[in-house]
Amino acid sequence: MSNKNIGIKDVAVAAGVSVTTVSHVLNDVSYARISPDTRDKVKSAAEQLGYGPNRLAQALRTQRTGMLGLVSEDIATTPHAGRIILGADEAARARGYNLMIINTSGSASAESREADVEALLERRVDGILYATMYHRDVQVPANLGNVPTVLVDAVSTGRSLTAVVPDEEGGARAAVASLLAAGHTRIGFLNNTDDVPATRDRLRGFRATLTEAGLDGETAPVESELSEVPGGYEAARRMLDRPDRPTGLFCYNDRMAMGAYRAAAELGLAIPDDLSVVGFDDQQLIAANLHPGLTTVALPHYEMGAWATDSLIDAIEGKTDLALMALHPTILDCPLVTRESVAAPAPPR
Amino acid sequence: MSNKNIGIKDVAVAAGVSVTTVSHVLNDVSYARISPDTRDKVKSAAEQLGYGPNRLAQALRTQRTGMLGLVSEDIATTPHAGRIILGADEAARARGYNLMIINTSGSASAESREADVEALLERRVDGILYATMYHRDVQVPANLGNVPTVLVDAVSTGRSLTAVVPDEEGGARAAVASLLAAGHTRIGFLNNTDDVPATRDRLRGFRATLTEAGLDGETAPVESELSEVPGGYEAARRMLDRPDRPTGLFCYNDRMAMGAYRAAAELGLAIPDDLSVVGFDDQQLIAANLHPGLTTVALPHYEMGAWATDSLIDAIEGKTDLALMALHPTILDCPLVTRESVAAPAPPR
DNA sequence: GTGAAAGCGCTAACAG
DNA sequence: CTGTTAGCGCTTTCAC
Repeated sequence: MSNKNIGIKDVAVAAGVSVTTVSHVLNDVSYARISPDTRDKVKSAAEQLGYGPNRLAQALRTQRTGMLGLVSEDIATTPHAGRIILGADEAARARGYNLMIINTSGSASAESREADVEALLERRVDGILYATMYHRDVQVPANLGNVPTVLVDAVSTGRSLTAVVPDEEGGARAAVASLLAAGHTRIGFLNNTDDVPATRDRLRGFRATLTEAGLDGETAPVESELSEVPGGYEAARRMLDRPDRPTGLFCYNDRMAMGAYRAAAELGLAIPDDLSVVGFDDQQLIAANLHPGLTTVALPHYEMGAWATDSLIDAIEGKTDLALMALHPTILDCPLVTRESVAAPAPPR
Repeated sequence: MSNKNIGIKDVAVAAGVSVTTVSHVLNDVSYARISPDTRDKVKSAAEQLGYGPNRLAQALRTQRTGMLGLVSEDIATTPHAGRIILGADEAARARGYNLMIINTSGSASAESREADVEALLERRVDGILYATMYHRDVQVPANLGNVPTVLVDAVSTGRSLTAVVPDEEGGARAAVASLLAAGHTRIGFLNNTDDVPATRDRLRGFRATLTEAGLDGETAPVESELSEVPGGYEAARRMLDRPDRPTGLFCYNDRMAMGAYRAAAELGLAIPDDLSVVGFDDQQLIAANLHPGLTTVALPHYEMGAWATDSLIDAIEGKTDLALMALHPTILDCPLVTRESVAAPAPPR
């Protein structure tokens, strides 16, 4: 119940001991020699009164708040932030920490970002997680790093900070490999036009996988558009109008794949019989609900949140040196999620 | 920069004054009589040193943390939580508060929920926001209410707590009205099978609006299924197979509407020419990306988060009495979002 | 106009 | 085995 008015002193009085003793038993202090009797008295007194420690006072004294700051971009726009938060929250709680969340707009000014970090610093968080909503290079606020910090889904331009990012290239390879495994040899890529790591890395994975399979990865067809549903539709229309129409389509993300579904429908192409499609992101709402279900590659947002949090706590507790890990970003797997949008290509007629 | 090592004392020394004076000027204490000279000295010293107050110490002394606890269900599953968090975060920051977030599973036990609240209480949050991911009655943890509390998207069974919920019936009315306005007279409802307020209230709004328009709301066709895409598909198939096929469809949510789109496509019915469709929820990923864009009703998650936070802070600051507001939940508007899925019914042939 | 000092609730030497 | 006591960094009463 944690009645806010009762403190360690009250417990001490109720148990007929000193506050030291109470503190010792409640915190299981190792070097404290306390009789089992006293222990019980203290514990039941605490229980009785509904005592809960005042973490502020504890923190002030121990210089440890047990709080982690999470500054996250555009919390509401994508489900990605939610998964990062969830991964971070669960990892944090498992080790007795809590999360303070600050939302920042993707377009926030440098000063406003610094103010966000400052707010966290004033509250004396033990460490900071700095998360972006899609994998990219960021210029982190200057005051970050006054405290242990790890970046989630981002790497920092300039300053080297521990970071965790998805294996974009590996994901692309898995996607293309699934098409190859189904027997496709004419495979196209619907890419994004933004100049972000995912665009480059997925393209590289696409070409390399084809080449390694003995196909001509360098000349394999690629159509680029804005990475939204209409862009996917446009790119797919162009792709499917090509003389040597691909039988397999790898899409930059699930939204573009959704556009490709419509393009295929308009052209009378059935998925997966006439056209196999693989997406990227595993956005539940889309991938699982499209008909047929979209085979896609999952981004490890939950895992990145959890990994970052665990590493951060390790650093806070002196079990790790973040400076060492900062040399190279940690790269997490993007697993293929198989649904029904991939099948063997139709036999040539 | 808030160098963690420098405190009010350092500023005092640097400015050649006492800590009292520093505190007075930095906090703009009204009754303090301090010469402009001293003020400047103190301010520039603080600036110089990069001083930032230790909020823990402040909180311990003032019994105010400036932190709000937000316990939220299933953060990662829907974008809804994100919008509530965003609304709450922005409202909180506007008034100088920050958010501590605890995620709880929709299926968590009573004890685990109590432990979540307890964690917030131990950190001495000034108030608690308790949010659920869809509008429903909840049995709140017993220790909630030891501190000002407001429920978001939920009302409490038994104990009366201030709450804010969406106007489900009003949203349904707006949806049906838009169909009526387009000229439809045969309108069907694809409802959810769960026994939650939304199911009941949207149905009521559906029937009432038809009746008030001179149609027979009581016998208007309703098909119920699980409120997911496949359910929507099934319900729509049944609905569209009826002898007197409706020309307008109101769907319990956007996912069911997505299923209805597929059913319509299979039956060769073009949207909106042969069939008009209205959804509910305004899930961006679906509603905006379906083709044609889905006219739907938006749930005011952002607004509920913001309203709840503002009310909570008002209560904390003594500007409001939550007990008074607890008598009836506050109901927020669900506005119609018009896209392209509604048109006049085809002329009878 | 400014400062000394008490105390918010807790932990951790240090004494006994 | 248990208790006394000095702070953690800040606000605030009261005195000068």
